Amino acid sequence: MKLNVVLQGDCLTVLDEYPKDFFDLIVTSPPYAEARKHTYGGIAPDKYIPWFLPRAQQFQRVLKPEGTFILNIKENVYRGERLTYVLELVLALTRAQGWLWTEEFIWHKKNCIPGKWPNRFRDAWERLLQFNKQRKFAMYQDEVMVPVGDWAEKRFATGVCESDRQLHHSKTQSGVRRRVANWEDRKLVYPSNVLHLATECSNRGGSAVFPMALPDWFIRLFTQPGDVVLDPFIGTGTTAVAATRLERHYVGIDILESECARARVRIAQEGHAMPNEEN
Amino acid sequence: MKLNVVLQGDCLTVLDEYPKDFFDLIVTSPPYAEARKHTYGGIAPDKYIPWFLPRAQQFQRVLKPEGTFILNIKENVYRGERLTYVLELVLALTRAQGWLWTEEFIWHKKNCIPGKWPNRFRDAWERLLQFNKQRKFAMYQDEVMVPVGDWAEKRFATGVCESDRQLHHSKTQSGVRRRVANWEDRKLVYPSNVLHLATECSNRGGSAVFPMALPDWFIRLFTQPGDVVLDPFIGTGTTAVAATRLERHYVGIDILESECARARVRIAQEGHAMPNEEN
DNA sequence: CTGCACTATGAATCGCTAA
DNA sequence: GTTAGCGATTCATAGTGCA
Repeated sequence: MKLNVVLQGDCLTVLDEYPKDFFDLIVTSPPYAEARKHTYGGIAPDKYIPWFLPRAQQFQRVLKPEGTFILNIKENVYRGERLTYVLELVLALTRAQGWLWTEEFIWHKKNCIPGKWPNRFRDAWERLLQFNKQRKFAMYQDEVMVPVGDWAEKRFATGVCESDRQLHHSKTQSGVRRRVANWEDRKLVYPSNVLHLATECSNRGGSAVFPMALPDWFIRLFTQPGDVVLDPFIGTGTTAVAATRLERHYVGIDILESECARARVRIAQEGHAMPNEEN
Repeated sequence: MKLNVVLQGDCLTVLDEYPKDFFDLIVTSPPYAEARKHTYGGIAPDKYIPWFLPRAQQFQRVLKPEGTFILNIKENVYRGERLTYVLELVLALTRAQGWLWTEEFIWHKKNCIPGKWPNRFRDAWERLLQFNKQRKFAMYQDEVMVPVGDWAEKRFATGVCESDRQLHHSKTQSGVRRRVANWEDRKLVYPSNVLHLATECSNRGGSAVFPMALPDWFIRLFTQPGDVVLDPFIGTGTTAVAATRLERHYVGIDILESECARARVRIAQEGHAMPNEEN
């Protein structure tokens, strides 16, 4: 039961070494169905759920009750149709294993793969599915706050106007109310569930298409320094590097020794290159 | 069997008046489960699919073979969990009725409703599900090309709603242009499957749930002038107005006479207000 | 006609309390 | 037990009017 290691093997069995309720966060981008046949051998769409479920069961065992499981996935197109295995997976995880499907974040890929097809535009987004074991889970929202939009600067340049000082009610009975003056001294606001990130185009041949900012964001949001992050499909080690930079512990697993080796090299370089520093 | 009308009634039966293979595009935003109880009754999540499927069957009958069906929907949260009925609906439409699930566009709501909760951020996106009857369908990609954005800001900060220029038609779409070609000498590119639009916030009367730019975009993408667009849940008439401006025919249906009346008024005003105009 | 100030609006969600 | 109602929380945008 080691920390800060990249272990070669199938996470299904490798995780047996770890006790239950051990990890604070699981964030991963598993091989997609039919995709990357050359590295992982490819899992047929109709085999995907039976393949994934036993592993998800392990994840549930080793995840702390207040921990979070983030799954990055996007169904691909086959014969002009989006495959439905991701939708089925969400239903299976909730129904067969009792996971709570808490949220679906959207990762908007700002520089997505160029290309043109007669009946389809470029695919510029992926799903980031959040699952939890219970309704109450650890979340540190203040760690991911962003600067308030530039509307506020203009708005309050001349002080707060009359209307902004009053409490406005929405006409529909949704109960939305707001007092704009509340933002007068606010520098930071909370983000939404849409993430705007560019993809990193650095690594070729590897299976990680995860930009560093993605695990970074979720690690900051769902863990504290000293917590333990698991990536059961570590690929080139992006999650491990992000965790290290943020002073969290990590455990990475990959079935391919070649990927594990690359990840270890990258993590080691990281340690030499810059002892602390994020960004 | 009339064109350019708003019909009061349940689309399930009203559509009997129309022949099969009649409409070129169906674009609609049905009442979501448990939402808008004060206007529509509100449909329980577990009743949603049996409610929707027979109507979808009608849509399939009246849609042309090369036509497209666009469904705007988003599941809400109940007891800390996202409801799964939308996922189940997609599966039901493909499995039980043979619809092809061709694409899922994301509507990124740049000005989503504010709010703060201990375990959740603001919901800033909705689904735009595309279904077709066959693999080959009509699509006019050149009609929705956009000038290439200045991707100057490559900010790594996540969650920032920097206004991506992409598909950002300001105004009330009063100046909808069909010929984009004469748009300065900037390079035009095809958009992606992520649409960045603000909800409309006019300060007179209730505002439309659907921003005009949404039906506008899909009507341009999937139809030609003279084609026929159906919105079986027309609401305040946004789809009809968009179709009229683009010189397409429309048929709108709504179960509430009050909504039909509002839609007819709005469409009539449109006809008087601006005969053509390119802005 | 352009720019600036100001106003209006929203398919929300959670926790608590009352019935 | 379970549900229904209400208060509390919170941004970013488009339209209008006026200088």
